[in-house]
Amino acid sequence: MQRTNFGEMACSIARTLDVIGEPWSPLVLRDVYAGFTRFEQIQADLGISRKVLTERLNHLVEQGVLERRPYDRRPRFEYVLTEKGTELVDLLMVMVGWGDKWLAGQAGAPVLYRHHACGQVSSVDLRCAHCGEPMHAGDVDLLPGPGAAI
Amino acid sequence: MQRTNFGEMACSIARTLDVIGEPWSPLVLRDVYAGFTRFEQIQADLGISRKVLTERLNHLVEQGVLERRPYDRRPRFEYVLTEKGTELVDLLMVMVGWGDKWLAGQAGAPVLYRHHACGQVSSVDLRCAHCGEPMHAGDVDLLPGPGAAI
DNA sequence: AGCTTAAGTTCCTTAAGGGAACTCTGCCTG
DNA sequence: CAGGCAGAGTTCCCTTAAGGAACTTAAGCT
Repeated sequence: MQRTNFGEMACSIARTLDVIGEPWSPLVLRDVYAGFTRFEQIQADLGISRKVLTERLNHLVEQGVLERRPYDRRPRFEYVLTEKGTELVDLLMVMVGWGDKWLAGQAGAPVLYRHHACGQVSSVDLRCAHCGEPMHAGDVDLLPGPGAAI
Repeated sequence: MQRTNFGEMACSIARTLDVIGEPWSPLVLRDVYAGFTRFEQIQADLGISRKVLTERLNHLVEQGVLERRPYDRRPRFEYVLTEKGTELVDLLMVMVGWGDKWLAGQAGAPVLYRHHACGQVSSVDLRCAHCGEPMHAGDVDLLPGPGAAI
């Protein structure tokens, strides 16, 4: 299939896709976050091909999103989120927010998120890191940054 | 390749991936958001195969993320974000935030975002829609929701 | 009448996903 | 201590999707 290499584009979206853009990768990350940390658990939960799961886990480890660590004297391993990986979960939370709103239908959200700070079932909202006001697609101007190509 | 159908899983992440999880789709969305709204523009900007671009655009239109509208009496069309699509751009902004932090390297961010409300170059931050406090991976408990499978 | 341009189609090659069977390693049980 | 078992992958074959170049179609322009 000779997939185009997104990682070398001067675009943080393309680079992020290079890390978790392959099919299944976000779901593998979700599983690890949700506590399915072992190969067999993830494979059984997702129904993913073992070959593809191996490839995805290796790639996520190479990218520093997951850490592979032994949990037994036998050759047994579990995968845990690194700090880099934990921050990627933000992306999943936004996907959940959008999916719950636009795709869940009458049945409602499959999973609810209870916020520790307030104890309420809630969802994420995007705010400006600088002023704290809402920050969405229409609230910003795009400017070339220091890492822009040419 | 007989890709697994994510859309029918009881998971908002999987369902969202069914809409924009295919290769190139987020970049197509980015281009439309950035003002590349025509087939030739997107194709030239991304270097994507025309065949794949056709498939992606059709899929995004079917999913209600983009609208295909004529802009001339000749058969000429442009693609514009629907409300559903505009809200998906939130996802791109979070990808940008993560990519800028973890993947941009010394060169820095390729694109900067200036927030209208405060006029500052900034980035997005995830907050609880209920209480306004930060809401990240470690700040929530997961509970089964009404749309949970079984 | 022929050229140009935007927006796709078609066709072929190559590589990636699906899925089942197989391997390898070390503990556990009789 | 032989055999079984379980976790974590590998290997192999088949099908399908991505790349890429060439071709098509439908106005409008010269």
